[in-house]
Amino acid sequence: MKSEPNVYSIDQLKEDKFTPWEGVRNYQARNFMRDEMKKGDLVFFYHSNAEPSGIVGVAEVSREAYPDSFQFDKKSKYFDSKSQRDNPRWYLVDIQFKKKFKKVLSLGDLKQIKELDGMPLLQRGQRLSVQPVSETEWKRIIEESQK
DNA sequence: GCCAACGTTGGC
DNA sequence: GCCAACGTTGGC
Repeated sequence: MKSEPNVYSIDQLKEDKFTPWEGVRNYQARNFMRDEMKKGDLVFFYHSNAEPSGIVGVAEVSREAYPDSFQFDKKSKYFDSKSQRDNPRWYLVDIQFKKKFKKVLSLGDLKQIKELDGMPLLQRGQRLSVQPVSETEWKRIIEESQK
């Protein structure tokens, strides 16, 4: 899951203990949260638009998908006039802090690792804020984070 | 259903 | 700040 650290950082998550992942307004990203992410699943926390951008730690899904209440809040920038209460369009999950890596695994670092070539995160032009990680990619990245 | 215009993301 | 990539909107 990606976040700009000046908007919401891993340090903030550590302080908050957990957070609702509000404001996702992309259908593909929503589908991952709504249909794929189960309680207890682990998540990489990625800082985008950062110095450097990269994976900064691990979080865990602490609550499965439920409607994002901001879609009904007229004052919110996440308000969606086309979404109805009895048929909400946008869902989110809660994630809780697990750990922060000792060192950021920057995009550059990740691109050096052959086994990660196929990762959606590293494909050109990808912008999805919530995306899947395979078991092998996960293990390889954890291994790298412990170096 | 096509596609141009426009807005957003995010690396650099 | 630039700009490529890509999603969404809306006219036709």
